[in-house]
Amino acid sequence: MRLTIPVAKVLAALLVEPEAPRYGLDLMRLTGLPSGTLYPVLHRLQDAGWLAADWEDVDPVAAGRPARRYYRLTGEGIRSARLALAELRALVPSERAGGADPAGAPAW
Amino acid sequence: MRLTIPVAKVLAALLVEPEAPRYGLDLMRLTGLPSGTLYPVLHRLQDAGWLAADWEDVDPVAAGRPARRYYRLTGEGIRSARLALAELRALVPSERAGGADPAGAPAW
DNA sequence: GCACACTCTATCGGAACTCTACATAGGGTG
DNA sequence: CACCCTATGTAGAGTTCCGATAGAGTGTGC
Repeated sequence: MRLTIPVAKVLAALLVEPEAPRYGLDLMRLTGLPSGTLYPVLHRLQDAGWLAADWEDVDPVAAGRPARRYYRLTGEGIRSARLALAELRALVPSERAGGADPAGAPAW
Repeated sequence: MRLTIPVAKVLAALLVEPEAPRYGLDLMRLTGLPSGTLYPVLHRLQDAGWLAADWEDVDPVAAGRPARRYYRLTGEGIRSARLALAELRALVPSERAGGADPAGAPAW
């Protein structure tokens, strides 16, 4: 599972409340991703076993809208997503102060 | 200029000491990127005007190695890079505690 | 009854990006 | 001369992104 920025956005959105399932349009709004990016990401995450999907059990007429497909992180998905985001976080050091760094560049 | 993870790595490495120029092999070590990824990124950053490049003025025979090509962020590059990394940082919320988030999911 | 907007999910296809090889070239070493 | 090291870079296959498009159902206006 390759960690890209759109993937990270999806994982971050799903990790806000890991137990709560989200549907596509909801994730589009949360992440700002267009559907042509989001759905392929969701499918890749499913293939990787990080995500499970189920159709909402609702009568479209009664609900007044099409049924939603709900996505939720699997147990493995939650663990992996946390690791992946931690990795990303490590990548972007929270910068200290402005101008020129006096001397030693640590870590790196 | 599209912000991808390799691009972010390069920017982060260059921002450690924004005034200090870096050369390719140096950046490969700092970022862990292979040359086939790094050099295209550097060229794109130059096209975008974020980066300037100059050949090291050295005699290869005297130095005992090939001349290096030094890359440094332009003024605009420094500003843009900081913004870009801030954007990435905002994407990855510094997680608080484990399990289930009690209630409201803020921000997002 | 029909055009239109809205909510949903989803695919297509070309452009953009990544990354494993490979290419190039000079220096030093055995 | 074969081989490794420092350097920069390209080639090409594969992967990913995203604007456009599709399709289906509901509701609304006229």
